[in-house]
Amino acid sequence: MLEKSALILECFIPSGGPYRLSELSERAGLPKPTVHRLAADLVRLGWLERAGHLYRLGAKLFELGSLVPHRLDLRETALPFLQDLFEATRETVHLGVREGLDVVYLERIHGHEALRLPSRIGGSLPLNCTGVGKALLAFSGAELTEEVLSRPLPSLTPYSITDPARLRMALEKIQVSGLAYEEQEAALGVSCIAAPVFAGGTTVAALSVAVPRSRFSPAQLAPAVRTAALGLSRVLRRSG
Amino acid sequence: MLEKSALILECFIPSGGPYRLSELSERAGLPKPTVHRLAADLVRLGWLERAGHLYRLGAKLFELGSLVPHRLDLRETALPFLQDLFEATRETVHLGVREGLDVVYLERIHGHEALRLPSRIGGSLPLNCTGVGKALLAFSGAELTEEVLSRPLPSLTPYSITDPARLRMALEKIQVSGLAYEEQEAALGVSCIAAPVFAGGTTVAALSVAVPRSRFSPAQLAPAVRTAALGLSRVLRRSG
DNA sequence: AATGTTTGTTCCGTGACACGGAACAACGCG
DNA sequence: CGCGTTGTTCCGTGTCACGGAACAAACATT
Repeated sequence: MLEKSALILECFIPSGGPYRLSELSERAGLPKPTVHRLAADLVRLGWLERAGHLYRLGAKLFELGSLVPHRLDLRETALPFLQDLFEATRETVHLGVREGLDVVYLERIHGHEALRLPSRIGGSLPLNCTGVGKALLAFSGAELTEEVLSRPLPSLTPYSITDPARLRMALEKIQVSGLAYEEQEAALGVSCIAAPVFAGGTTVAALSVAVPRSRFSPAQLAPAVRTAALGLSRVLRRSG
Repeated sequence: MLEKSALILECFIPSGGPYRLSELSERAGLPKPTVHRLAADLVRLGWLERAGHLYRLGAKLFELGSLVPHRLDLRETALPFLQDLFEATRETVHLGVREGLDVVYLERIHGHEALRLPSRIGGSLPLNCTGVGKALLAFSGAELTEEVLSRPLPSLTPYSITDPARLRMALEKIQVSGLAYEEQEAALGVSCIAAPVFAGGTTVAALSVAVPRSRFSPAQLAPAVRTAALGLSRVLRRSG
């Protein structure tokens, strides 16, 4: 029953948008009466909401999701630095952590001009396709690198690095420079520069700035990203 | 079973912090073996995480919570204006919506100096105790006002407005000026100024700036808050 | 070290209730 | 009006959730 409920809720990943009963039934692979009954229970609990015949994720999930501890803590201490970075660049700023072979975004702030990006708060993307991901990968130890390189490399655009040898070289450059560059590997027309965040000797996160390719000027962005990442690392070292 | 699971998860509101099995058992009002079994299931599904003997909310909840539609949409379109407001004031900025007789915060951004506030993203507070709440209340119709006034008014500090007559007068002032002021009603030493956000004739949200009482200068903050709220209202009118 | 106390865990017989096929009802479409 | 689709109700069957009791493991106290 719990498992079936989870299947229903996970139908809303990643699109979130409202679904009808039959869609849920099909996507979850559960018979219609079952979905009907469970969805009604979920609505009663606030996990789902129902408008007419459309179901959507409920407010309770938002409340609970906002409380997930390590996500919350890191986001909270990182926020001031993300703000600094945003003010310095006025571009879209990301904060992400590693989860398995993916990067999960904890925060993403931007101005009035919103880039069309695959990144989403709470969403995950392959490590090798994003600036944040490459920064995390380059500083998370050789075992992880080999693990990633041992499998086929997913891609988000034709520019994504899918050649293991090229990725290995890219990671080495990142390790030397302390900065990860990414050009149209996550989204066409968008470039990105990222830096790792350390705490207690390990890489706990990375942050990045994503800009339209036309405006990409590493010389100006690099210092800002590095400064923010170092500042955050220093605070994390102090607090835990 | 779903209900019992919900009870367990709701133990993490509002503190979020890790709990041991017995604490969960007591807080949820469920027998220990039951919690043990359900918690194991929840861990398997990614809704809870377990480190040693401590349970915490899991990553899946964060992911699902980040997808809750209307929360997400409003947050996304409001973010640029919150950024503007933050840059203009460099103070803690809130975005909140009404839910029943409470205000629920959708976003809260701040700089390096973090105020000690009861507000929390995803958390709710009484309408009458906060700037955002009063702004929402003042522009949500007379029925709601009467509903709120018909019950005992909760308080967060000794300065919270608990006298119905005083609240009614305060709301009238807010309706005239279009701005809600709040002084130490939510947290001691913190003042706040808020403005409603409209879309399609109704009040859909409110945003605010919270500052240490010592630095509170309405003359400078008011235009910024008003500008941000109007800007957001305009965009919402355009997009839906 | 020996004791009591609390906490996490396993076991298992009982009974409630989740399950989903089948039948029904309410649309929307041509 | 008939037809496909969708949401909903019903209900007999069998499963699996339930939680008391018993056990084990970790601490606290003397």
